[in-house]
Amino acid sequence: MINITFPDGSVKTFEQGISPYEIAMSISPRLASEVLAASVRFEGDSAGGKAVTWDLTRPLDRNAELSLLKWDSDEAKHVFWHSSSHLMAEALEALYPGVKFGVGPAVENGFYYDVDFGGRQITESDLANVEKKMLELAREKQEFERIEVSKADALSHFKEKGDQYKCELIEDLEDGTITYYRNGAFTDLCRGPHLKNTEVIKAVKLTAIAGAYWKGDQNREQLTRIYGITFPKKSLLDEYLVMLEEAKKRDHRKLGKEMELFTFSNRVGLGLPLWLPRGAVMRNILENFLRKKQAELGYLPVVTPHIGSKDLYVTSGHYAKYGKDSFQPIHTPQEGEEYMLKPMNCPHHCEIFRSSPRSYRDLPLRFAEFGTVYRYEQSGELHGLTRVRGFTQDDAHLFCRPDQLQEEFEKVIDLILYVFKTLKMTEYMAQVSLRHQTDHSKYIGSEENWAKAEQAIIDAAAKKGLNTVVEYDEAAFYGPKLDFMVRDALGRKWQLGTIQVDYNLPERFQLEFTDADGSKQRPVMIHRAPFGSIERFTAVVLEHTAGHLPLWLSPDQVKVLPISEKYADYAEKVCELLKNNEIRASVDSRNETLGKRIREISLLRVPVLVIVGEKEMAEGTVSVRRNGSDVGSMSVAGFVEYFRDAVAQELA
RNA sequence: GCCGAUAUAGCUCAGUUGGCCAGAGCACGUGAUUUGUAAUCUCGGGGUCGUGGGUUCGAAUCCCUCUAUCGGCUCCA
Repeated sequence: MINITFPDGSVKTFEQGISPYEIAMSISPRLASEVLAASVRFEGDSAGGKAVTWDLTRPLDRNAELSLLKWDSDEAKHVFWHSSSHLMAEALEALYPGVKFGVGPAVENGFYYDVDFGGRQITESDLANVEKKMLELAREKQEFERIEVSKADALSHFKEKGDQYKCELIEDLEDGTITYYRNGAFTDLCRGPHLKNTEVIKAVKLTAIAGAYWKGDQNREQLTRIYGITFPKKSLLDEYLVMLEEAKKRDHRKLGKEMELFTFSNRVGLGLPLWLPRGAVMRNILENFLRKKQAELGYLPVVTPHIGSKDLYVTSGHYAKYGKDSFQPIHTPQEGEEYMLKPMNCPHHCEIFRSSPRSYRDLPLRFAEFGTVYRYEQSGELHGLTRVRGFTQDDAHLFCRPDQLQEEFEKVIDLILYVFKTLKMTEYMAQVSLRHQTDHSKYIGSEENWAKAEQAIIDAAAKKGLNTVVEYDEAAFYGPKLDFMVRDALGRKWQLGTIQVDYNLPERFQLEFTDADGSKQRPVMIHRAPFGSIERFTAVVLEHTAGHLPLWLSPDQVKVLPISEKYADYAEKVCELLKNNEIRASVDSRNETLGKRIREISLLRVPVLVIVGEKEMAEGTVSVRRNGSDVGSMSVAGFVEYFRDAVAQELA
């Protein structure tokens, strides 16, 4: 007999070898019908006592903690989608005999499978057919069966099948740990776990088809990747499709057009955004918002040029690392001079640090600049404002004494969280990006400094109580990073703010300060950008708010509408008053019906409309409409106060 | 850069198996109207159907090239 501990702490005794499914059945058949997978933690386990996801049908042979997972848990979804990828593979094998498979994991929203169709051309129009086949197979209630195999048997099986990808995967596995999962006619090399059977997969949507390199290596074969998502209920699929529609409506590229914020021109060049007047106003507001806060926090503004001598980047190490993949050097009419478009601001700021002897009393020095940089991104990678070739970083470099690092780092975290809070980005997490655990060849700098820098980040994040994940091999080549990921209103993740610790550039630029004892010491450098870039941040704010910007950030805050020409003078008077109170207001007295003007202005997402007619003119009032609903009528002075309160509330 | 899809007016899109001067709505211009909370009416201008080539009596429509866009991959200081 074994003891099973449930999440509520209760313990029950079962036969050794009982499966989670049987346990669920013993509680209630209804529960058993809803459970998709289990999470198990064995006593004194080799896995360090960590919970693992477990097949519902896989026997439990020891005492364990058990939670039964339903659709609402991420792990259950993961299992569900992983099994769905096997179901898709089975359908593909049935429809296109002889196809070979790469890998087919679950991802954040669904799953994919990389498939080698052997020269056969698969297009989106084929997907409906695959979906149909998948549902047909799912209805057969195929049980997922876990099979342990030896390495030799696995190799010979897939060799016989002619699937070189699976053979390659098996080569890397250790004998004794290899398992197959079989459902229906399809057997796949797989670690699992999987669903009990395919019956619960009720709705299928194959969403995209794309090329993907085998093992992510662009020198290897390119496979066809088919993305899909499945649900245990048809209604959930419908909701998902509605969400996708909503995401499309919020696409910042579309909103940018509708709201007249920015545009692109192929004649100007790929990935080079052109900010229209309304967009430029919004951008200035964002910049000033941060400028003001940074001034309070002791940042000092600096301004540096858009190009820099090639030597600058040779010194910094960026040239060796990125020179080949950058915009190439600019040559002057005189021989021998080479300049590069500025790909980052740090080397310039290092030279500012060097411009004068520094004392320990001067530190920390915080140089801030909205620095426009240019990076050669591959053409296929460009995307709206989120991935461009010319963009402006809300950059700053903090030069501090080693003993100040921790505190400065924490203050930067506070600043970033302040930005998120003000923009109502309440769901975020932080990623600690460290070096590769063993292979340090692509990172510059000493072991000792890296260790210090990595520890400083981990400690600061812990002290601030951030929800963090650690990723290896994600650091910048000169130092580890703390990257902030924000979830927008639709639950999509975006990478925004970043903080990086750097011992290397101070070294390379021979930066020093005179310490209290008169000795020369090397400062530590922090790179940081709360927005990341103004372009990317703008895109995320647009998608997060669906274009309904907060008042303080709206390029046009108030539109004054006279009901007819007769009241245009009064409208102008009201508008002047508002402008005198630093409200961004303008009048729309075009010869169009009121309804039409309201519609057009609403589409531009102007948050507040002030409407004036005979009644208002007589009484010296305005009629106020905010975000589509009537707020009522008030005196002009009363409106100014109303408006100020509303803005103050947003920024509180 | 790689794989796949797409490209018709400023924008959103129609254009059936190739067949008369290529269409609509919005936007723009014009005239009327002077408007009370999301589209007033009139008339008008605007496209060598992304580019270059080919097949054909005839191409927006079929084939190829290039370019750009979109979805992925790779990359991201």
